[in-house]
Amino acid sequence: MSILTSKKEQLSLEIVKALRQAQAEGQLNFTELPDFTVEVPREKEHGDFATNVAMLLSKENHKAPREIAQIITEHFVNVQDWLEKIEIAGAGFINFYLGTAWLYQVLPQVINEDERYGCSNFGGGQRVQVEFVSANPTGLLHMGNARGAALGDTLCNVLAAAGYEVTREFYINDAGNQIENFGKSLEARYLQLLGHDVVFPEEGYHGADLIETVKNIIAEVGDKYLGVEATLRREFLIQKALQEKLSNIKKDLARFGVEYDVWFSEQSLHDSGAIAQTIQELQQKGLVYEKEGALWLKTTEFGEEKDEVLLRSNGLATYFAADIAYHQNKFKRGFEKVINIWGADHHGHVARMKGAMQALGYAPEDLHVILMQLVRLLRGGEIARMSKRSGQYITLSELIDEVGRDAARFFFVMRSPDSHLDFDLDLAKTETADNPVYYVQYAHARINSILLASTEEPVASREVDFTLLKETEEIALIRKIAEFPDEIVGAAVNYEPHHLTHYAHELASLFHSFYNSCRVLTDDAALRQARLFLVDAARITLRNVLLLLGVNAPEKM
RNA sequence: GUGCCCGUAGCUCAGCUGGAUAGAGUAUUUGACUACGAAUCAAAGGGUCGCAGGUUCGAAUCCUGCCGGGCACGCCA
Repeated sequence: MSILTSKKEQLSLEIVKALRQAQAEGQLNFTELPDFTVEVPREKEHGDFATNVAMLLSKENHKAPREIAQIITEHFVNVQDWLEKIEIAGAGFINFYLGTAWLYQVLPQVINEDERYGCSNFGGGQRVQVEFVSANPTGLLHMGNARGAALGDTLCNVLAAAGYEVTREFYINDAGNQIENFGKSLEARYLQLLGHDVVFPEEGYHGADLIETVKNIIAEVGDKYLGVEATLRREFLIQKALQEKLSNIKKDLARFGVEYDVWFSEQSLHDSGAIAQTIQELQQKGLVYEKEGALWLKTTEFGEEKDEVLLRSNGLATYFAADIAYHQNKFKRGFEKVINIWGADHHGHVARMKGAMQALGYAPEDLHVILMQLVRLLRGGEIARMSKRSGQYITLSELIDEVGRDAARFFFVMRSPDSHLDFDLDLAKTETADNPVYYVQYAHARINSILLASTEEPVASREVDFTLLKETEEIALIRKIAEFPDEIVGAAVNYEPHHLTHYAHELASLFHSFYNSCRVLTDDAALRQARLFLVDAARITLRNVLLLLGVNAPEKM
């Protein structure tokens, strides 16, 4: 548990004790303990921690909140040794001042834990599976995929740091209509490249990357599939092309710092009979019926507006049916929490997937879907709409070439998934201080050069007098460092990795302020040692948060 | 028409399980390098939190309605 959390809990216990004592003495009335909070106030003038408990008891007791706060504080006993001051303020807040001694404990802790600093066992090893990107393997990765990759990978890092056991998974959509369409497109390109005048399918994949793929295939097998029966020829081209596309996707994601534990094939669900089995299971529960030659799932029983088709009248399973089988498979593998990161254009799919999970006997809330609003690409101030069909989109690979992995990952995670992301290519291309990632990285590089310039012999932390760190900037920096483990837990439980980019920026900012007002390599040896410890703790924390974001922590820039 | 997301400083966005004077970056203006990296710091101005009601001791945050923008409503995936 972090020092911050333990202080909060300590205060909560004291508050409860005071409440019960006041109740026993007949000064306060409550049937059950109020659900109060102990928080770090936004304004540091409001103390180290504050509670709203008095306001919550106001109504039941027919007393003003400040009056209740007075009663509560009078019942605090034997706290003088660690509580410097209690104050009633504002509308009835109770503010607690703990002094600074407790804060200094965090510095040796950071140095000790080093790359583990910030990690906790909050998740208790709960098994979580995160499925993200899952791009169609028929083309290249676009900005939406890139956002999903940065978001998903960072979320996984955060969850792992918070003590969850995380599995990263990519669902390969290698079945269904778009694969057939893919096959037709490949075949047309194959024939065209070998000098045959064939019409390219209108709904086909027009991207130039497909031509490259087919050229590669021709380089390998030549024209020997010209004479092969069309179904077999398409099948061959599909397998070959999928292989290449997937390997490229893997390569691009790896360049982006994203590595998966599992690549899960949709086709395997068809081949293994898993889909048929899932449908049968739903049938046995009486949730399936036939209409107009198709098989329908009664999703209306789970709050949907209409029922959904599982098996089309041509006998083929829908994407929905395959996805139900896939998600059932996830739960069968023992994941306690299943998280999907989808584009907002899939939002209609969320409720019915949850409904289907409920139908199969799983708790719908164990499936959590993060919807990302779409990425809009700006070029020259104009919105460039991405289109797979036209092939006119910027790929992840190109983005990394242009703006670099660090900037791209930081930018994608910086915004809440709910927010539309305008990615200004021109701006991102300019490597200036406009880019917040440089600001954070600069702090790290700066610390590193201080440590390089120092000729200090290492000393044990117990020999360092941390109480010398009493400047406002020093206390603020320590406080922010102390918040890191709680920051990670907060980002993990709410699935909000974007908080970490803000945290990184704040931490860097506090360091820069400190740097400008406090000289580290001062002649005062005791102060110098204390500050070197502080700076090193800041370095470790900055590096760790950047690591979670998948961003490099450079020693110089 | 129905559903989901968004609307906060000139611009890009945080803050949303209700809490104290609504924050940051950027842009603008003004200061700070003969000491550890000026890719930095310090300071100023900039707001009907889309609008209108409601709940509450207290609302940017919750509820209802409306306005504006995006997305989705297929036996596609």
